[in-house]
Amino acid sequence: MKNETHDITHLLVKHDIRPTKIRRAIAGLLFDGHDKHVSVDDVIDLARRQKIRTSVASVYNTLNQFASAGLLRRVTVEQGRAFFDTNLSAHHHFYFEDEERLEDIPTEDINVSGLPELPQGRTIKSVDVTIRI
Amino acid sequence: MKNETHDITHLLVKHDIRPTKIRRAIAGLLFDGHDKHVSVDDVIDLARRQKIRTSVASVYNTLNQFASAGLLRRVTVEQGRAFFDTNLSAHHHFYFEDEERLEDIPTEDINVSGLPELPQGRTIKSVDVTIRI
DNA sequence: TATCAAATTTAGAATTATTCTAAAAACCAT
DNA sequence: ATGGTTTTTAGAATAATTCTAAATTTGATA
Repeated sequence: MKNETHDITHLLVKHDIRPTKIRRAIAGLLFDGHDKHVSVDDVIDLARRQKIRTSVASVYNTLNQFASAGLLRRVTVEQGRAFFDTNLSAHHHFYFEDEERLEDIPTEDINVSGLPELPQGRTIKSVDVTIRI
Repeated sequence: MKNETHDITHLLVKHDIRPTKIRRAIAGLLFDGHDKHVSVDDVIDLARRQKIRTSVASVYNTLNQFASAGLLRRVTVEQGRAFFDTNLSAHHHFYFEDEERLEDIPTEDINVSGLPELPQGRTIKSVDVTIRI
């Protein structure tokens, strides 16, 4: 068994996700050491190119599971399509409107200060900064 | 003619939008001096309650026109529904995930610093900060 | 004020992204 | 190998939005 395959399996198990065949295959496409922002269609295309046989429903299921498990971050910049970000470290985004494409902004660069008081009983789930360009 | 009706007509004309009946009616619902975040369904409900006869397509057309003309700001926080914000001054948002509801954060409170260099030939279209709580 | 071409509005069809359903396949502890 | 549980899948269902083309409104002009 290849080393990266083993790593992928371990990554899934660590996140309480049963490492089934298609989950490992999709994880393999996403977690290759390079940060990426993918739409569902991107993943379907990637899978097709690698001759991974799967279904639209499974891609949705899998990406949603990965996002709930904290393996992916869902990024909402368009009302239509959903994007999933493999970069889990704190960072923000440029959104290239004409290309419908996201790019990371390293956190060190950007700083949000003066967060106001939260309403009673609330805690911050995320702070998302999107710069549309 | 009531004063506010005249104001609404003028507001539309100033933004190069022909002040037709339904545009004035929808503008009247939205620009009443109170900041609000509305979905398309909210507007349809508001219209129905005020006995304004219109269609779903017209509400979409009108809100899209208002947004392009700069009378409304489109806020994207959910992949499903679109929100339109009548508050045009620079500000950011709390998003109450469980209630699917937006609330303004006054700009004075929050500050984004250290914006990085933009890629060649790009200009900032908007800087959106969403705090999910 | 009546006329008319251009713009707008509308109902319903079409499109798109996503979720649901329930049957088939894969999984894994025994 | 067996069998109960979990996944996967194809296709149907749903939801938000856009498109289409016919009907209506608008406003400039006679």
